[in-house]
Amino acid sequence: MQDYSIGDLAAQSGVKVPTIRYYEQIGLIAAPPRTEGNQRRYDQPALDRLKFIAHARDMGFSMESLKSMLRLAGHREAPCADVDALVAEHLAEVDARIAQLTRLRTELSGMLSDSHHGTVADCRIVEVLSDHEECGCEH
Amino acid sequence: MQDYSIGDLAAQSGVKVPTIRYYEQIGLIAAPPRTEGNQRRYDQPALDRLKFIAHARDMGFSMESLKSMLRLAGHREAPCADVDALVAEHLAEVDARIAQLTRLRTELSGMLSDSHHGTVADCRIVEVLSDHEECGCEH
DNA sequence: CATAATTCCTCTAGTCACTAGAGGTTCAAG
DNA sequence: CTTGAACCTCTAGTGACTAGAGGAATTATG
Repeated sequence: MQDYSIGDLAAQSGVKVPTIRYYEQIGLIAAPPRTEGNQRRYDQPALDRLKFIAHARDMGFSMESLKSMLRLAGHREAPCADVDALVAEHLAEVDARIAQLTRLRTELSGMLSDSHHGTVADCRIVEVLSDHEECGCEH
Repeated sequence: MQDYSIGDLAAQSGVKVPTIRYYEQIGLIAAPPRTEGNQRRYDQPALDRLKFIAHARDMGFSMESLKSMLRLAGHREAPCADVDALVAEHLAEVDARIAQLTRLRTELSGMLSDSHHGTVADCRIVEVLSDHEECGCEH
């Protein structure tokens, strides 16, 4: 059961050193034991927990959700439905965002195919962006 | 050509009053004319511009991209190729975002379908998120 | 027209999730 | 045992807002 310095932990988890200290400060991870010289020493579970955090963060979970999940993960007898709910909630968010972006994609690619005629003044995107704005800048 | 107070603008655009002032401060929107009593009065193009900003922000565009698009919209005689390039760039961004979210969606829905209605202890979601972590905490 | 309610003004400071830097201490390689 | 990398705490800065104080202007009502 070797232990890790904060730098080792950062290297293993992909979470930067100051961010690890920040997570400790806000109570997302526990304060680890220190050496005689006051340096942090982490064990394997601490690393796993940090990896969990990093992964969930990458997946776009909010800090709020993260905290909920960590709290739940710490209570092995808690009903799985609670975690399900969190994931389902996030899934719904993701679905909504995908739908939104797909609509935008259609709009953008339509603009691209329409905009091959001369200057910006003729482009549909400019119409969309500035509508009937009479350009105030001089050129 | 009626004009709007900042409150009207907020109501019409869905962007909050302090946020509008903030946008002006960082140069995202132009400082509008003022009344005798120093209150901002906006016109229709200003409202359109703000609506666009709100829309693009909702779509997840960065402020950077927003600024590019708005800058472009102000140069009506710029060659259309510039528009193409910018729109294509944003299209690529959108595509990447959709791809990323789709991968995430797969992962999330996989978690949901795999998890059974037991307790957190045997919930696959927690396993997936903690990357095969064997929970080391005590309870 | 007067007054009251509402909206507006500027300014400072707070939020979140970090990131950067100063100034100093400890650890590990040679 | 020395040196240099990594560590420590602390403060302050970032982006994109949001909240509040204290006061002036505008609008609605009597």
